[in-house]
Amino acid sequence: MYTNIFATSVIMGKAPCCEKVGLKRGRWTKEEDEILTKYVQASGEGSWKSLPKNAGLLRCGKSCRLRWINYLRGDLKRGNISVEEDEMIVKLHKAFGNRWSLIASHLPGRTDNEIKNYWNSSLSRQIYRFFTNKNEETQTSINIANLSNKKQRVGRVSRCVAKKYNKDRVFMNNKLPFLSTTNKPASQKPVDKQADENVGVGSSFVTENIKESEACDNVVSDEMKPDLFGFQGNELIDVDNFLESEALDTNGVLSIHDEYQIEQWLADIDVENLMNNERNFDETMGFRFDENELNMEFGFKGYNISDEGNDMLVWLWEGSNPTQLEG
DNA sequence: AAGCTCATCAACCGCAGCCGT
DNA sequence: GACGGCTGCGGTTGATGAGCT
Repeated sequence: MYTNIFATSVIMGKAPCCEKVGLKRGRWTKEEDEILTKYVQASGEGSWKSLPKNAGLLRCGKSCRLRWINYLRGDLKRGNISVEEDEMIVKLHKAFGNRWSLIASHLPGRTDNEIKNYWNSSLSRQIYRFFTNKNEETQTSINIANLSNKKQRVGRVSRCVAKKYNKDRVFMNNKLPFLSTTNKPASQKPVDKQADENVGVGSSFVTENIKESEACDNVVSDEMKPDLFGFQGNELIDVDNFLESEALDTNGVLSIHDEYQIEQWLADIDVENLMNNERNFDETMGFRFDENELNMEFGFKGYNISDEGNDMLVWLWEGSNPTQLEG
């Protein structure tokens, strides 16, 4: 029931991040929830460090804060994410990336943890399925409205499998440029701060950010000539969002690669700029990479929007012999 | 029916920023 | 400016239960 963290940490050679001797971990009991709720209701939020002692809880302050924010807070909305919320999450993620707290601040009753979990499980899996399901010729788009909550066994490879795969994995496509020495993506804190500040004065930043992003998408759409390429609407989702956690192999098929290396690679080649750059636009082929980029052996051909509405499709080519656009 | 696999969610951890001294 | 404590955030892990074979 009680875990001796201190002893465990000593064995593992790492000191605990804070004083945890004798503190309880794991799932919260009803009794603990009641104690925490009553205390916060009486004394207010904050002072998390001293809260456990004052409230008589054998928990660390961080754990109390997390429990309150993610579960006990009165204004939380329980239950499944609605279609509207789903679409909002996609939009906000497009604008902010993995700024879960920022995204959550625009979804009343939802927590950053909840949204993060939802994104990491449901949405990214659906996107992965879309890309990998290449045998279904009729499938041309992702329909956000169809991203249901029903449990399905197919889809994204589980963490444990991915771990096994990645553990001893050598990056197969050795032509990928800029294999970073660090696996961590660059910090985006300055943007975060700016977003926080702007959101604080009327939540206009998110709207503007989305507008700006959509405006950019519309430019791309116009250039792609709707009649020829079937462009329609402006509900595009960033390529980065599709690829941030998965990658393509040399056949244009999604495979498991190191997430951070893919992110680093995408950041380096600046996919979005390539797509808005005239030199990479070809009347026949749509957007393309230059010669050096083609040597990467895979890339994006362009966007295409289905006739069904707010969907998107990313065309791919392989090697130096791009396939023709279809549809 | 049993064992296995995997999705989901709650919770933990480390880090960075903020703020007071 | 340096330092230390507190807080919040994002990444990650682990428990649990549902679905599949």
